Amino acid sequence: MRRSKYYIPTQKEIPQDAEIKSHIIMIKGGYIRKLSAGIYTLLPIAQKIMIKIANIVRKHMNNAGFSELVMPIVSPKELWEETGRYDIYGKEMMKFNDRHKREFVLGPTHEEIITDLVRKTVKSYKELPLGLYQIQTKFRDEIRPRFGIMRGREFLMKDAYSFDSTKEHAVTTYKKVEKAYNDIFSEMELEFSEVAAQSGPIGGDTSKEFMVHADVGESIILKCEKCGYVSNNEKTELVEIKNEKEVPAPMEDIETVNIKTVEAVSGFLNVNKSKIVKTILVRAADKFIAVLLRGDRDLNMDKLNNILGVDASELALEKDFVKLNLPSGFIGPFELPIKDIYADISVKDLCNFVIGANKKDHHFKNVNIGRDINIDKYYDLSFAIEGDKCPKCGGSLDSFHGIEVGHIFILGNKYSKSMKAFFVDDAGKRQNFEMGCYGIGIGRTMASIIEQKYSKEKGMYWPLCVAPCDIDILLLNTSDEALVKVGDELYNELGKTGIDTIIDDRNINAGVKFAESDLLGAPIKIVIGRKYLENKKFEVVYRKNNEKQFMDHDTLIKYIKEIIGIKI
RNA sequence: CGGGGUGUAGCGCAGUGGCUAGCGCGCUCGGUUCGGGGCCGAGAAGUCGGAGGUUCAAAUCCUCUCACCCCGACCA
Repeated sequence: MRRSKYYIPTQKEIPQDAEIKSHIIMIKGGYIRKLSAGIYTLLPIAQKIMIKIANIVRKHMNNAGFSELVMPIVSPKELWEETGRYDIYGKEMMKFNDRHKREFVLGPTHEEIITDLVRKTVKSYKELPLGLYQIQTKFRDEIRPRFGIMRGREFLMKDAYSFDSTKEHAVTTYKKVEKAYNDIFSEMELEFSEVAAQSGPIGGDTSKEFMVHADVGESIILKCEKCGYVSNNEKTELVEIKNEKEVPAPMEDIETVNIKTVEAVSGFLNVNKSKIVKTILVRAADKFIAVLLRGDRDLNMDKLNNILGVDASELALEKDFVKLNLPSGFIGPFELPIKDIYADISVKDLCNFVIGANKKDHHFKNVNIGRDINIDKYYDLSFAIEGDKCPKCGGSLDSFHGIEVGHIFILGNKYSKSMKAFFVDDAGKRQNFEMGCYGIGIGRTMASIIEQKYSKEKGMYWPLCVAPCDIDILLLNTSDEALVKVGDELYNELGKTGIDTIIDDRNINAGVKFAESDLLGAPIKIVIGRKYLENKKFEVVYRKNNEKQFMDHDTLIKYIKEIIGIKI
C-alpha cells in the first residue's frame, strides 16, 4: 500500500494514560484508539496483525482436529443459571434486558453456550472426540481495565472446547492442544513458559498457562533452577518454610498503642516481620475463621478456598470485628474466641514470635507453640516467593513475570453434569461428556509481541508471520523524480510477487518517516535516498537482527525472496 | 468496592476571582530544509467535562453529577 493513501493515524506525544511499552507503541503507531475504558478500536495495521495471529491459531487448532464455529456474543440468563455462574461470575458479567424485559448477558466465555449446543446435537460415543473452537469477541466488565488491549473489557479470544467419552481420552485431547499451543507461540517467535496452574481438587497436570516472559506481566512465575518445575505463584505448592529453632523466652504482654500493622509492629518492637504471626480473620460460607501466617507471608485466598472447599471467601470487614467484639489490629491466636484456626506452614517451628493480644493496644512477645498456643495442623496457605523450596525436588525457586496469553484446562464433567449433557457409550449407558477448554488471547498476544520485540534503539520488529506488512520502503525525497521512479518501480515489482509492501511516498521530512517506520516494525526496511543515485544501492535493514546492508537491485530481490521464503 | 488524582484546541500541558483563555506538538497556507518527529512566517481551531450555586465579575470558589486515570482490595 501507499502510505499516503493508507490509514495509520500516528501521534508524536505519549498519551497520558499509557504506561507500558506495548500500549504506548500501539497508540503512537496508530494501531489502536480508545473509545471508552478498556474498549478499543483496532485500526488497520492492528487488524492485519490480529488476522494473522488468528490464522496461525486456526492452522494449529485445525491440525489438532478442532472445527471452527462462531457462537453468539449475547446469551440468555437462563443458561448461566443452570451452572450457577450467573451469580458466581457476578459483576464481571455485563447484563442487560431486551425490549421484552428478558435478561441477557454479554458472553465473558462460552462453556454454557457450547455445552448447550452439544447436548442438543451429539448423542453417541461414535461422534466423539469432538473439538470445537471460535475466535470471538468477549466482554468482561473488569474491575480495572488497564495497559491498553492487554487487559481490556472487550477483547478477541480464541476459545476451544473439547468433548470426550472418558477421562483418558480427554487427557489425550488436552495433550494435543498443549502441543498446538507450543507450536503457535513458537511460530510467533515468542519467549514463553508453559506453567503449572492448578493444584486444587482436580489436581495433577490438568491445567497449564502459557506465559510470555515480560517484566510488565501481571503474573508471577516460579521456576526451579534444579529440576525445571514451573508454576504460577498463585498455584505453587509449598511443602516447607524453614524457621530457626530457639530457646523459648518468657511470654510478655507489651503495650503497643495504635500499632496495628505487621509493618508498624515490626518497626515498633524492632523485630523482623518473619518473627511476627499475623492473624487474619476470614469470612467463609457464613462463618468466620482465623488464618495464621508469618508476618512476611501473604495469604493466598485460592489455596484457602480449596482447603475449605468453598468457591469464595473474603476478608472480614471492620464491622465484622465490631460485631465479634474483636480489637481490629490486635487479634491473635491466644484465647481467640474463633474456634476454626488455620495455620500456615510458615508458622511451624517458629519460636519467640509476636502475636496480637486480643486486647486493644496490646501484643504478646516471645510466644511459643505448645506452651502458649496450640496448633495441631498446618496448611499450605501462602503465596510462594523467590527462594522458597521447589515442591518437586527441594531445589530453590526463582521468580519472574509473565503475561498469560493462553490457558488450557481439563474441566471434567463440571458443565456436562450441571447442564445435563449426555451421550450414550458403547455399552449403551448414558454418560456425561468429559470436557476441556482452551483459550488464547489474540489481542493480548499481539501486545506481548510488542513487549518482547520493541526496543527504543531498534524500533519494533514484527516476525514475518504476524507483521502488518512484509516490507517498508522509505522513499526519502519525493521531490526528486528520479528517486520517486526508483521507489515506484521497486514497489510495483514487489507488489506483483505478492509481497506485502508499504511505501512511504509522502512529501514530508525524512525524520518522520524513520520514526514512523520504527513504530510500524515491518521486518524488512528499505531506504531510498539521494545516496542511491550515487551507487545504485539500496539500504536494507532486516529488523530481526538490525543488520544494515547495501545491495543492488538483483541482490536485493534475491535477499528478500530468501527471507520471505522462510515464511512460506 | 475503598482511597487518591485529573478533566482547558486533535494530542501533551500552563493558566488559583478581573479585560478578548494561552504554550508546545499536530493541522491548513506560503517559504525553506531534504537521512532520524527540522527551520521561518501566516492562519484555522475552545459550550475551560456537565448542571446548579456564590459574586459586580468564575476556567479559577462551593454543591451535585459524569467521564477518565492511578493505588489498594493482605487489615489484623
